[in-house]
Amino acid sequence: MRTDYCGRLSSDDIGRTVTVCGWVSKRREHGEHLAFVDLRDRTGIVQCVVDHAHDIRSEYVLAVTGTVRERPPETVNDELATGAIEIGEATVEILSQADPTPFQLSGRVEVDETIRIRHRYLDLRTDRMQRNLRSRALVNSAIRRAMDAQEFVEIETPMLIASTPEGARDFVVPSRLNPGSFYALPQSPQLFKQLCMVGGIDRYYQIARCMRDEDLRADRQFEFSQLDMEMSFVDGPDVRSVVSQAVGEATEAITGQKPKDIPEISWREAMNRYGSDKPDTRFGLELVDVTDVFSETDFNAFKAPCIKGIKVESGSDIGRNQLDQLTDKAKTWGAKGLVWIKVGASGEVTSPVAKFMSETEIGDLLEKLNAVDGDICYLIADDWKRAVHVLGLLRLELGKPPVNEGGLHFLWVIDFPLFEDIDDAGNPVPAHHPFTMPHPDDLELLETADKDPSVLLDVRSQAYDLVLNGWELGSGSVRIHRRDIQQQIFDLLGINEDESQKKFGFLMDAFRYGAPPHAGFAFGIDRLVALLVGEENIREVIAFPKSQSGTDPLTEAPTPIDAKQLDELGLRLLPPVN
RNA sequence: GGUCCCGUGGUGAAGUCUGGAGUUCACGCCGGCCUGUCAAGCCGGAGGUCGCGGGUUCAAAUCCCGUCGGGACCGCCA
Repeated sequence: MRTDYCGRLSSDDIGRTVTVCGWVSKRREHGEHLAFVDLRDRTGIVQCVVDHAHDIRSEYVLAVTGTVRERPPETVNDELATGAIEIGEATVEILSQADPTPFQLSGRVEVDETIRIRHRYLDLRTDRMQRNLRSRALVNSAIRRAMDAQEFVEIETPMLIASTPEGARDFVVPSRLNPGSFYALPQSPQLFKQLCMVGGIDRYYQIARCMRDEDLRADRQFEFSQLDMEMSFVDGPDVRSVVSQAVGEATEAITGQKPKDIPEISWREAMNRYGSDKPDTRFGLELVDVTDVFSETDFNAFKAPCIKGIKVESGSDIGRNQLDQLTDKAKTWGAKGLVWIKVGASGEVTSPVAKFMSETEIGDLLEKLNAVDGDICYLIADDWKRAVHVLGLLRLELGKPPVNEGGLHFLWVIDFPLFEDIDDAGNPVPAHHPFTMPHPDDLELLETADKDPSVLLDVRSQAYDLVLNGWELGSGSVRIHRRDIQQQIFDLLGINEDESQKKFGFLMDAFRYGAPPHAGFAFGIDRLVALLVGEENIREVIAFPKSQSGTDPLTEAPTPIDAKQLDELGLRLLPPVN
C-alpha cells in the first residue's frame, strides 16, 4: 500500500514516485487548484502539494501518491525534518474520513488530561505520546539486552496467586471452581523468584506487571511494571552492580549518555541530611542538626530530643503570608510548629520566637547553619523521626527543581533498618519484607531483643533502594535462605509457626532442600521512563492509564457485573453503604 | 481518613475576590475568497444548563451550603 514513511523522505528521494499513508495533520488551502496537505505517520510529517483538497479534513486517513521534488528555495521549512522536499502533483485516496476531533492534536494548547485519556486513541497520535511510548519500548529492550548479556533467564510467573495479608492491599479474583475462595493478583513475583533460586535458575529476571490496591499518585498506578530480578551466590553489591548496569543502559538508550557510577549513602545518613529515604540530590538545602545549640534552652518548644534546621540562601524576602502557609503545611505534615529566623545585615535576626532565645544560642545557630545577611533559617523541634520527616518535606517544598531540570541523580540508599517501628502489640513492623536478611554485624542484637525490644530499631538489614531525583525507583535485598534465621524473624514479627506455615509454607518447605544464598531487586519501569523523558506523571508513559480515583475514563472500568456472573462466582453483594 | 487547587461554546484561558443582559481573547469547526503556504492569510457564520442540586438576593458564572468529576499532596504503598 505504501512505498515510504512520511518522515523518512529526504533529498535522496527526489525524482522518485512514492506512496505514503497517514493522517492529515494540517491542510492549507490556497484556492481551488493549490493546497498543501501535511501528512503524518509515526515517523513524522511530509508536505503534499494537492490540486484540489477541499474535501480533505484534519485526521482523514490518506494514501498519497506523487513525485518527491525539491522545494523552491524560498519555501524550505527548516522546522520540519522533511522541509527541503515535498510530494508534488499528488493524487489522494481517502482511506478513511474523520469527524472533527474532541481536542486538537497539535500540542499547541494544554488539554485536560481526562479528555486526553477518554480519547487516548487520538492522544496516542501526538508527538508527546509517540515519543513517550517509543522511549518506553527502548528502555524495555535495553534492559532485556543488559540482562540477557549477563546470562539472566527470563521467566514468567503466575498472575493468579494466593493472597497474603502482608504489604499492600491485594486485588482479588474470585474463583469459579472454588466458590468462596479467591486468587490475588501479584504485588510482585517475590516468592516465585526465590523459588526459582531454590530451583537452580541462578539468575532470573522478568519485566513483570504488578498490582497493588492502594491510593493512586503521580508516581503510582494500580498496575505497574517492574524489572524484577534475583541472583544466587551473590551479595548486595553484586546485585547493585547488575542493576546499575541495566539502568545505565536504559538511560543511555534515551539520553545517549551513560550515567556516572551511582553513589551510595546509608539510610541513616539520607534521613539526617535530606529527611527522606529517597532523597532528591539534585539540590542542596541539606538538613543541619542543631540540637546541641539548644541543650540548655529556656525556650519550651525547643526542649525536644531533636532540633533540625535548613537555611535558604537569600530567602529572607519571603512574606509573612507565605511563612504562615509554610507553617500550616508543616503542621499538616505532623509538626507541632515551624520556627523561622531571618538574618539581617549585621547578624541581627527577625523571628517571632527570637525573644525566647539567648544571644549565644542565636549566634551558635547562625554559625552552625552558616547563615548570613539575607538568609532565612527554618527549624523543627521534635523527636528525631518527625523532625527529619517534616523538614525533609519542607526542603522539597522550598527547593525541588522542575522534573526536567538538574540532570539525573541516581543514588543507592543502603543499610535500611530491618524494622521501622514497634506496633502497639509490641511487635516490630518490618521495613521491607520478612525475607530480608539482617546485617551480619547486627545479628546478635536480635538475640538481645527479648530484654529490650527497642534495640530492634537499630538492627540494619541488607536492603537497598535505588533512587532517582527523589523518586524511589525500586528496592531489593539479600534474602534469608536459612530456615532458622527465617523462623527467628517470624517469631520477632509475632508470626507463629502455624501462621508462617500457612502463609509461606511452600517457601519454608523449599528451603529444606538446599536453598542457595540469594539476593535480588526490582525497579519500576514506569517511573524510570517518566523521569528519563521528563514527565512528572507516570500516566504520560502508560498507554491506557487510570485516573486518581482508579477509574478508566476510556472504558469506564470498573463496572458492575450482572447477576449471572455473581451467581457463577458464588458472590452476593451487600447493599450500598450510605 | 485528611488538606489544598481546578470545573465557563469542541479545546485552552480571562471574568468569580468587589453580584447587575452569556461578556471577552486565542485555537478549532462551518461557508466564501485566495496559486507557495507551513501557527497560511482575508471576510462571514454557527456553537453555552458557566459540572450538578439547593439557598441568600429585586438580580448569581460570581456569595453560602451540599454534591459529582479531575488533579497535587499527607496518611497508605511489607
